Parts: sequence; C-alpha cells; structure tokens
Amino acid sequence: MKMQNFKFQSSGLGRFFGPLEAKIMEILWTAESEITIKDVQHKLDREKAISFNTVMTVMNRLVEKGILQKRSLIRSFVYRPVMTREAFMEAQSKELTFDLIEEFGSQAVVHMVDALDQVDPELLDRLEQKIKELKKDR
Amino acid sequence: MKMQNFKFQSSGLGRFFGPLEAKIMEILWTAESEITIKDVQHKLDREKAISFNTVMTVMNRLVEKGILQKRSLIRSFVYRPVMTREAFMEAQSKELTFDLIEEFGSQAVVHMVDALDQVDPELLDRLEQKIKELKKDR
DNA sequence: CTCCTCACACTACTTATTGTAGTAGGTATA
DNA sequence: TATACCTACTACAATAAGTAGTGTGAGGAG
Repeated sequence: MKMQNFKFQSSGLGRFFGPLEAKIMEILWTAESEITIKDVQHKLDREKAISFNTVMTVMNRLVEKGILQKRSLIRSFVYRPVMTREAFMEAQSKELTFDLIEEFGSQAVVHMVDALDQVDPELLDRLEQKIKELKKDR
Repeated sequence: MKMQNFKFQSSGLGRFFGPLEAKIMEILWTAESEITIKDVQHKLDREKAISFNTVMTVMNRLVEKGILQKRSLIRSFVYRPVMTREAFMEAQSKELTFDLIEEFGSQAVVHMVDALDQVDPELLDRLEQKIKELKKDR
C-alpha cells in the first residue's frame, strides 16, 4: 500500500486517487461484499459509458498498488478493498498529520487553531480536551 | 503559483518538488540575490555534471509555475524566487493544515495530539496556549 | 565588416502515472 | 462446433519531471 500524494486542489478520495480511481474506490467501499468488474462498470455507467477493459485495467492497477484484493471464482474474479474506507482514511489522516508536524512543527501549530476555528469551532474543545487527557496520564 | 502535491515519502522541499527542482530551489533560496542559470548549474555540478540546458528547462518550468521570476539583463537572465523560502513554507503549511482539517476534521484532532507529543511535547503547550488566547478574545 | 561564441528558445526523448480501449486467448454453454 | 464472455496483454494519449540536442541571434574578437 504505497500511497504517496495528497493533492491540494481536489477533495475527498480525489486527494489520493485519480478521478476514475476515486469513483471506483467509492463504489468498492459502498458495496457490501466482493464485487466483479462488471458490477463496477454498471455502476459507473450511470454517468457515462466506460469500457469494461478500462475498468479492469484501473482495478488491476489498484490491486498492484495494494489498495484492492482480487479473488478468483470459477468464472471470474471478485474484488474488495484491502482496508475499509474508515481504516484507509484513518491511515491517511495519521500519516498526513504526522508528516505535517514533522515538516512544519510550530509553524503548523499556529495554523491549526485558526483552521479548527474556521472549519468547526467545536473541534477546538475536542482538541483542548485531548491535550488535557494526555497530560493527565503522565 | 499552482502547488498541488504533498508527497508522503519525501521530506523537505522534496515534498513539493521533483528531486532536481528541489535542489534548484534550494540554491535559489540560498542565494543572496538574483542569479543566472550558469550560477545554478555550477553549484549543482559539485555533485554531478548537469547540462546547462537541463537546468534552464527546469528553471523556466518553475517560472511557468509561478515559483520563480526571471528578469532580463543585457546579456542574460537572472532568476529569483517569487516568495522567500519562509513565505513559501508558511503558505504550504497553512494550505495543508486547512486541507487536513477540512478533509479529516475530528479524526485529525486525535492524531494531532499524538503527533505533537511524539515530535516535540513543547508544541503541545504552545497549542494549548493558542487555544486559550483565541477563546479569550471572544 | 565578418565570424565565432554564448545564452536563450524550441524541440524531443525518457520514465512514471492515469485514463482509455483494442486484440488475443481460453472456457463454458448453446 | 460456434459463440459469448471474461481475462491478459498491449498500446496510445496526456501530464509531470529529468535530460539534453539543435537552432538562432547578438555581441565581441580580429
């Protein structure tokens, strides 16, 4: 699972994947169980016809990258994400937060408070609480 | 100035630029004033001979991206960064912090405390202080 | 005044990533 | 056996980045 980029411009899964990859991951993570390429293709078709082969190529590349797993059935393969969406987002969030602080240290701290305040002031309380908890445990 | 990616694997300027781009920006930001392509090439040569044209191409691409400015002298061009390194890092730090919180919200908050604690516990106090200041002002 | 040198512009090739899809090949079923 | 379907392989376009060759124009050497 070599994730590498966080894109500034996009949002959601588009920050980590290409546009088609993102849609495909969206579908895979929405599916309750393992699904086939055909399934994915049909769900994508709502917007625009995309070749079966295109979907297959992208999905197999995601397998190579360790994002998806594929399993052979009698007549076809079924795919599923290696991690849940939550686990994935959790991992990315953690990675990114650590990298941010490693890279920017106190500079980031300054922006954190502003950012939290603007996005959702309640997060400030959460953060304050978290800090207190940590300090108490020592 | 369209910066787009934050790379997980690398560090420093390598998080925002390609390897050669990063070395070149390092040189530009270290230089006291405007410098020529030749200057940059010579400083790079300490490690490995790189063609003048290669350096020129990369530097002009950085100009297109709005990272560098070039100015015409009688016989040649001189280059300098549009922003100071500090301003650049500041902008990236801010952008990334906001995006992180926008994307991950409370999930990020949890990791922030851990990350700060591991990287430099004093940052926790700084953050706590910042929160208090903000709340007081309201 | 002519010619050479140098710096810049233009073009191109390479690798990697992502989107796109054609063709080839194997297997099960009609 | 023929066909329908699924998979594998291959390939092409676009973008980003590294690398460098060729073309060109202008200033200095003689």
